[in-house]
Amino acid sequence: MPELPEVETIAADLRPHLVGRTILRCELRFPAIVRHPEPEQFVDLVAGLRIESVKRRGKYILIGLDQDRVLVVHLGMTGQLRIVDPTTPVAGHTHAIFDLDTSEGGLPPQGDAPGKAGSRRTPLGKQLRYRDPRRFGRILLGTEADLLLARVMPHLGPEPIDPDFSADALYAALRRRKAPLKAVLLDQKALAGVGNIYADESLYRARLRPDRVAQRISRASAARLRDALRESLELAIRNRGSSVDSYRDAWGERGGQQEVLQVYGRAGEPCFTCGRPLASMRIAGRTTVFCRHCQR
DNA sequence: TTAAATTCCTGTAAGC
DNA sequence: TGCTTACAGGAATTTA
Repeated sequence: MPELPEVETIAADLRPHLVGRTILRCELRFPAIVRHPEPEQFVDLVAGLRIESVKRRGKYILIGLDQDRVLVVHLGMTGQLRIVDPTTPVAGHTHAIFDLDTSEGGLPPQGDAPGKAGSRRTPLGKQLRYRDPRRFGRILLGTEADLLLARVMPHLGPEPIDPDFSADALYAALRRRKAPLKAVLLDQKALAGVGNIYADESLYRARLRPDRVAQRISRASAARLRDALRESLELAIRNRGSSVDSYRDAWGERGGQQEVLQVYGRAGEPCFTCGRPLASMRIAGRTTVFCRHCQR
């Protein structure tokens, strides 16, 4: 499932192939995947806009367009964004297809001139396709302010890999909450980008029990957790993310981080530190794996 | 106000 | 072998 490292990988892969191109048209095969504005309006508005940037914020991919608009994509559980040749057969569960102009060509592959129906110029540009079997993902379009105002995008917390994200900031965030430590890590308004995999991995690395009440964490523990979050996430980015489920990068390739995960998905298997079997419990509705001996 | 439970959705795997 | 059932979970929404 795409979390911060997976989304970062996809955004970095897409960036050089999207920036400078213009979205010629959009086909929605499953219109409900667009949550803002109405799907009909969405396809009208997005056509003709030029891509100026590709960024990540939390688990969101922000595709900056001209006229201050942002095309926002959240991959949910099983969302995939890929750049493909238009002749590639459309995979099942493909919900949106964006036709992009070819940056070399000059002339767009499909003109607006009437009376020229069916005349497809070559070379064709590429297509950006959104596929999402479980349909937990979403696509939005608007200015950032509009999207926050419309409450289709939350006010996200700080980025855990931001150099300015301090131990004190994390400590202050934890002090405000009586929920279990892990529940706070998963809360995107407290901290942006952490999901089930990296919450478990970071807590293991920081040697902290996931069910500890966040409020009762010491400043020293918070500092350890801040470092653990940063290390877990940056290692995963270097490994191009975890393909534990259906995650694939912009080229359809698997990441490598699943090979080195310490606890996620390893309930009952031996702890790499002490050798005792890893425990499992449910916190905030999520399966949580940890070591009773190494995490206190 | 905060926290927990519920809901959405389908592919996968376990169980009979 | 083939069917049914449970499970996976991000985040909006609802309930407590």
